[in-house]
Amino acid sequence: MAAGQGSAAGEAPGQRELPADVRHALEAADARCTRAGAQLTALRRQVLALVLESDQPLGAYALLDKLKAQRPGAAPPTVYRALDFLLEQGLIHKVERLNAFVSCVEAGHDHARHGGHHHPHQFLICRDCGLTVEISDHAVSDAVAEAAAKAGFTAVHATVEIEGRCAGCTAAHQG
Amino acid sequence: MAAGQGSAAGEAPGQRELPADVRHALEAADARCTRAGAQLTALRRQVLALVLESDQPLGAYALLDKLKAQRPGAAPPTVYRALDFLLEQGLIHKVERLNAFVSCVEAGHDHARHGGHHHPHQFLICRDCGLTVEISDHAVSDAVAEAAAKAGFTAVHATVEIEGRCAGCTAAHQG
DNA sequence: TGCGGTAGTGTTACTGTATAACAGATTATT
DNA sequence: AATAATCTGTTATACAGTAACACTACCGCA
Repeated sequence: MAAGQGSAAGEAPGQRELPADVRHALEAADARCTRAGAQLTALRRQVLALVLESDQPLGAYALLDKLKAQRPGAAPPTVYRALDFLLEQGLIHKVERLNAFVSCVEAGHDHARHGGHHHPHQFLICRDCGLTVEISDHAVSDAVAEAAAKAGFTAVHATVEIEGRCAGCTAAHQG
Repeated sequence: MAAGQGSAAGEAPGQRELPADVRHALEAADARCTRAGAQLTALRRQVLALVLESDQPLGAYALLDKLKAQRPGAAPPTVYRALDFLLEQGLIHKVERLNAFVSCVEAGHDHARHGGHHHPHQFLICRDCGLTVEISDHAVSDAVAEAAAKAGFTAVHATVEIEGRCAGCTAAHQG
């Protein structure tokens, strides 16, 4: 059974109803891909939608399970290829400590602030509740670049993932 | 065949000759464990020695292969349990991007400078030659702690892994 | 209009990374 | 000895990621 990549920006068979903010983010992602000369195909769109819908990082196999509801024949390469594409386009980020993926363009936000993909970013991960927040702190990325330079390294990318306790869990444990 | 955790600091069957700096680091690690109320058993000592001997990060299964020479029945849990212990004691660090482990107390160095385990550290990883260097940059760790605090997080640990190109490879590519 | 190139997906099989669960063994303590 | 705590052996399995090849759709073009 073949795929059909035709209606890239459009309605895949088995399309579900999506929240307005997710639909909006998908449209923005689509426009961005088009600008970059890339295609946000139905499959990639479905995977991105799954990541956007989730409020926390999703592993590749969790995504695969969800994807199978819409696309029964899906296998690991199906989801990994889509994830690779979305990573390249800067539409999602990977949380290394969790082997999981989060959307980069926050649903409902305009991502134009960062002028495109691959901006420096950091993750904050709560050990208690699993809450994962992405930030983009210039003091951190500057310090990282400088530390690398000091050691003779030319920094290309930095993985910064901070584990600790979020405000909510800190409050809960003090009460 | 049973293990025998008795002579923790001593001679395991099948003990190999080790460089003096490794032996010295092992003794320091042993003392440190004792102080912490933990036991550096023969198995853990063997795994630590393997990590100390290597000049680059080693994956768990690479360690397992090496370990099998001394301990034929070794299986994944054998090495993972030892690694977990060594990580807890701050004797090794994990490089998340490589799924690999490096010794924290550099062989031949006195580790007293850091006053114990779990000091903030960062990795520099060369994409070309794989060279991995551990640094301990206060500007980075301070910026990280502050960024976390700004978001209401209490930072416990930060994974900072900087990918790029080392001085040697930069020079080689310019020639 | 049929050819060939590119891109995307389906499919099978596999390698690599990590852990669960239970059994046996050792040591310290009672 | 009995007990508990800790460590290790052992089997099996879950989770993460990739290789390789087949097939389809689209595009440009002679």
